[in-house]
Amino acid sequence: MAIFSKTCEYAIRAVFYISHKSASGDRAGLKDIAAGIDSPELYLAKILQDLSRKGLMRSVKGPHGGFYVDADLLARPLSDIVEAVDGFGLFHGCALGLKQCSEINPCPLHEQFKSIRDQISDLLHRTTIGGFNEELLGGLLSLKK
Amino acid sequence: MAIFSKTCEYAIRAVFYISHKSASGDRAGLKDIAAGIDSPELYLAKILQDLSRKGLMRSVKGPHGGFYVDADLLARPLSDIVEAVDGFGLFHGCALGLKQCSEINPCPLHEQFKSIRDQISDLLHRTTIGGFNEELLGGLLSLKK
DNA sequence: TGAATAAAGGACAAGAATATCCTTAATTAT
DNA sequence: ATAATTAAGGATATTCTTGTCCTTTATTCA
Repeated sequence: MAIFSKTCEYAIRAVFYISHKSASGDRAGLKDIAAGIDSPELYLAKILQDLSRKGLMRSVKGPHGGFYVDADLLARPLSDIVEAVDGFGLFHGCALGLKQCSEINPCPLHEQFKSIRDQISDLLHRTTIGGFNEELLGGLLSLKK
Repeated sequence: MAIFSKTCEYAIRAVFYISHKSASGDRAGLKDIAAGIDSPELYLAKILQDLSRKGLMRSVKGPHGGFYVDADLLARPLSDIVEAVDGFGLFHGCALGLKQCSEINPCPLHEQFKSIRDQISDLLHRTTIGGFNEELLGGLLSLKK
């Protein structure tokens, strides 16, 4: 198992890609993004449409159109993307899948995973969509391969 | 997304259930286990067969048969179960799904998730299959609901 | 030995996630 | 206005996970 769904992996990589293009004032077209993050183009289209509808992405149709994020979105936490795509399970669900697992009715792993989940949550709330733009522009970080 | 696959959730809960029965010298039948952890009986059968084949579980056919774990298995780490069912992805995979993500070719989340993955790995290696038997016998921990 | 019980194993079914296809709508440039 | 471009949207296809069914094999007990 991975931490995120494949859909969410594509979403995060695409958002980072679009973000660093936006930082240079460019919009990114679907083909460009799909090539830039090595994802299936038409599947990615669906993901970006979904993020667009949810207000986590902006787009313009027609020649020289494409996807971009504005300053407001650059500052949003990555957790917004993860929640929109994978929901709250990663932050709040029981590791063993129990619906009523809680402090007063804990599963065996409840205590230990509480800390893990909190750290993942903190990490994704602290990290912003635009937070890696310099490193991405400098080629220090990878979004494909 | 959850941390573990549904299959792995059932596997872990079943192993804990069987373990605490084994601690009392009992074997646990399929119906008993499925009821005890609230899982689909026939699907659970497949999971336990698989663990049996892999030597992570013992079973006896016929009347008064069932599943059990011996002292050797009681002491094995929970990571053995997770690896057998979900593979190594949770411990070693890239959060963004990149095949070649590494220290020298990192994805944007590489550094931060390294720590998270290490903690999950430590936790599952430190926790033994039989480690919650007293609490389970005392009804302090839940494997269903 | 024969009947009953319980896991093993193979095949199939349902559902969800992932991926593709094709048409429509919006925007730009000529 | 028209043609070209690009995202939006609906429908369908594929693959993987989850779940069920049915027959076979091993074991126990009478």
